[in-house]
Amino acid sequence: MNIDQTIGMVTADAVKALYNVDVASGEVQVQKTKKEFDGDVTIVVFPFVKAARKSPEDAGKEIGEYLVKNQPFIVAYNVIKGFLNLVINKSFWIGELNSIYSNEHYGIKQPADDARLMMIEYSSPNTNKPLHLGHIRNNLLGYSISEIQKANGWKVVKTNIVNDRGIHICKSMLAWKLFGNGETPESSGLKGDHLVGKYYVIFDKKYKEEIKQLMSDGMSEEDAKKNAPLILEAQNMLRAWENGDLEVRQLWEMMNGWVYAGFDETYKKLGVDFDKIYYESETYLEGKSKVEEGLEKGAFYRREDGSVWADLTAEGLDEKLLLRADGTSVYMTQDIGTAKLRYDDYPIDKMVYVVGNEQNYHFQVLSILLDKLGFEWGKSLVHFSYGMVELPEGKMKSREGTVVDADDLVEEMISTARETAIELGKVDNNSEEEIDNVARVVGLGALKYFILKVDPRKNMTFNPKESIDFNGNTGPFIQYTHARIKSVLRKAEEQGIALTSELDKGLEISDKESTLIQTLSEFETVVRQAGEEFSPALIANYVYDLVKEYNQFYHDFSILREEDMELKRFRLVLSACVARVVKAGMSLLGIEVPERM
RNA sequence: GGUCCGGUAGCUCAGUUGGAUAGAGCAACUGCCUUCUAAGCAGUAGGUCAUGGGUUCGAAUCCCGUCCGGAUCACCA
Repeated sequence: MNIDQTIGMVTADAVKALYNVDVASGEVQVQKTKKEFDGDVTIVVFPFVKAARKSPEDAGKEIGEYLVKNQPFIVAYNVIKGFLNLVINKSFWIGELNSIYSNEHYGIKQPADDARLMMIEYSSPNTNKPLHLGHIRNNLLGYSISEIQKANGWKVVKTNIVNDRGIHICKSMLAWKLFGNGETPESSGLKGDHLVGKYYVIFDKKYKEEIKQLMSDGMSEEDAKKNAPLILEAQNMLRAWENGDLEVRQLWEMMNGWVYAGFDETYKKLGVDFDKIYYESETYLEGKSKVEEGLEKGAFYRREDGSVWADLTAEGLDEKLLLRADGTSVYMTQDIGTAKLRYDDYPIDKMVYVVGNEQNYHFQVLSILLDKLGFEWGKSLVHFSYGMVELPEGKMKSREGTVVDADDLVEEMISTARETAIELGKVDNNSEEEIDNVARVVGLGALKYFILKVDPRKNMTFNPKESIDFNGNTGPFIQYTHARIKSVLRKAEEQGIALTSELDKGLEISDKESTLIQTLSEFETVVRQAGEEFSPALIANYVYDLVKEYNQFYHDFSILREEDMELKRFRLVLSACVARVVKAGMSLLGIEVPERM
């Protein structure tokens, strides 16, 4: 039980004893006392004034009086404007610290054998262009959410659905075939995903030229878009692909192979991974057959041109296309098939899709469709909908070349971290290998923290010119604090000072120190809340607060120079716990922390 | 137009189920390194929480209206 729960309970008892009113302990409003007031925890008295028939001031005093008298760990109180501030015994806090230190996995639940299983889908790239900043947010969120749910006791299967088929893939294939002159990653030295992306852009360019030409010949824009030779040929290619045409399939396999090699490199660099990867080329047929099934059951209907639709007007939505007139499948069809295969493969208790909020409507529809098809889990799927990443000028647009490439960005972060370290003179005695590693960890830490600290549901702005800061509320700031603590702990070890989880509870410690312990004790609650709300940002902001507080302590107090051996030991244990929570918290964000920097 | 999301300091963001005088960082200005890492600490300045009502002991937070921004409503994914 944490301090808030304990206080809630004893306060409920007090209210019962004083006013004979039953209050659920969970309903007592307990909060951390603000800096400007005396005390550790604060109880909001207003809810009790009616029952007490007293002014908030008087009721607060009575409850405070009662608590101090009956609870040995509460040593003093004060009431200000209806807020009852309680001072907690220092020995209570030292006890808390002892218990935190003795638990190696403090705050992180270990997976149980009978744990429920959550499947989390994230990343989900198309194989026609390289990853960009938007994908980075998706990947970081997906990975972090997975770690957070594991820490809350879930079994997690991280999955990736690769969109490796469809008209857009055919576009880059066709462009390569027509204009590529046999270029390969080996021949040009271009990373595979970038090479394929290049031909996707070329297709778009040539296609536009054709449209323009047709329009100048007198065709309407709409007709020109439909009848341009390139788009017709791409559609041909898609049909050939679906019919298993050998040549098309070989080209497809070769180009996808290039893309996967490129993606793997980027994933590895970012430090994200997957337990199971699905490919839409392997799931879309399943989707088609489920749609046919639904058609037979009367859940869907076929139009005169042969296309298949779902009528969702009864649900307040539109009609939705499920199969095109030529029989080829669309995005929705594939998602239905993928969902089915997944539930065949795993005993999923909860399915989570990490997909941008531009697809809110899609998942609303998917949920209803799965339900109509008789999947009992259709209604309960979770669309973890996150906001877009925008540039100062607005949305990223690939056609205008304003897309921030994932590989470029990561490289830039790392080299900036490296330059900063050199500027600050942090690299004097280090090996080249260590300098590289710290630059990598810090550069990535800056990027990841920057993205994860903001509420995932909100759109965010990324300014590449200002790049990302290494001071203030940033990843490197947190990493730096960790490195400083580690440095102190190494020196303590050299001096042969042993840490212990049996610190003397009679030690005189400062308010700053007990506040730090209080913040440490909040970690469990924060992890739980981050899991419930799917919010890495809660973890990020918590770790920042903790670190900020620790730095104040570090500045104001001596650790190794403290003469009182027991106090020195206490501060070392406190520091060690902070380092551990920082490391654990950052690891929930997928961010490494260095031993020195 | 329908539906959904958002608007907090010059900029980027916090602000738990309604609680005290709305907080950080960046940018600007000022101090602090012969002692555990200054990627740090302390301070100054910066706010009509878009806006108008309502609910109540109390509203950035909940409800309604208005303004502004974004997403979506494709035989794209």
